[in-house]
Amino acid sequence: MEKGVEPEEEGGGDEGDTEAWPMELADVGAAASSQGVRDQMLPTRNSSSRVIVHVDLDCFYAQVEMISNPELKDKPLGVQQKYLVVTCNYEARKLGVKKLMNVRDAKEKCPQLVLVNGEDLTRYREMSYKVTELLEEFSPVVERLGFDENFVDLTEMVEKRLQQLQSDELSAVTVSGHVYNNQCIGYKTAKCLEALGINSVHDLQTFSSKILEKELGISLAQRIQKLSFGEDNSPVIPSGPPQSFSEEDSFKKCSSEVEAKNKIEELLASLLNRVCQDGRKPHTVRLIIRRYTSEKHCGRESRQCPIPSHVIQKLGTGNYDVMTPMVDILMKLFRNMVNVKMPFHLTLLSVCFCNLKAVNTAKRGLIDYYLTPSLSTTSCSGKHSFKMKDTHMEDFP
DNA sequence: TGGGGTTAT
DNA sequence: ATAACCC
Repeated sequence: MEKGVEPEEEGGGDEGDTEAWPMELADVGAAASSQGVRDQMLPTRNSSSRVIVHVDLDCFYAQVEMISNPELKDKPLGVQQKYLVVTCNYEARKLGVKKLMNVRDAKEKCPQLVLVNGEDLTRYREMSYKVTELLEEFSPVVERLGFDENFVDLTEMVEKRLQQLQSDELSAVTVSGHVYNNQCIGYKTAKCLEALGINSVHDLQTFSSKILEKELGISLAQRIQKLSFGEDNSPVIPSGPPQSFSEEDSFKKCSSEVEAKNKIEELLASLLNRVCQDGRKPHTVRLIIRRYTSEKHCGRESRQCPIPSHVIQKLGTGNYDVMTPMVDILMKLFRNMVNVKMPFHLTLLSVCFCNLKAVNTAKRGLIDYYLTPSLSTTSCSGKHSFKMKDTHMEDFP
């Protein structure tokens, strides 16, 4: 721990991830938000030196699959979502398979490729939080980025260790830092900078701050310009529990209300189980759609509304009573967005629970507790959990 | 291009 | 509610 700044978690040797300087312009955009570049990359003047570990798991989904089925370990393995290979193991990479490759192309490159379906993220999500929890044992200050990256602020821990060392041992300690080779697609920002004639990190370093602030807004401008000098003082913000839960499904075509309702019920059933296990209660629901269009970059639309309090009460009790009112709410949101009297063509549906609030047990007295039947009689685990087709209201007390 | 997430406006 | 960003 005294030396390296970037331990690989699990996953074996990676491609050299530490290409230092100069950064490509596109990387700056990514870094601006990802905070992939921290203050360790260059000797900076103003940053108190911190020790921040970036744990970036490679081909995470593939590794989860190999753990749950060791027979896959020595085979080229891809994780498939719809017709995409979203990630793959090293065996597959050796044979030419890339992330986000078409299943067709991947099979063509590598006919022996074994594919597992990774559309259900449940196990990946669970493993992801196990990793975060493990890191939180070192320091509670862990920031998640996606399912497979974590930033850990170890400054305090390191300072404590250093204090314990004798002075002769201390002189032997060296600390070195890295720059991360971030992927491209801070897409919009990069396009903006390009339009301003900024094509390299040096261009960005020397560009007028005032003009940049006018073009990009003061916040983004100052951030990326600092980044261009290798300064990133942004704190590691502990992520804590998630702010939202969502489930989505994409498809070629959904063009009837009944179809949509069925999909929504499916998404909802999974979500209710997740909410149940979390323990907190969402106070807002959102429905998101994507309409078929020849090509519009990121055309999603959404409608949201507060969840009525009587529905919130029943949430998380493993009780089917919530299914019907929630579907009703979601279908109202649906009809608010989609004129069902006209032909329509959707390619994605997503349901999101957000505005999560802790259930305040202190505020809720014992009497209240016992007067809410669902609270003391049912739970979300085991046989009461949601199944779609074959359970009816009568099954529950 | 999937199936998620976050923050800012 | 949307848009941008991240993986």
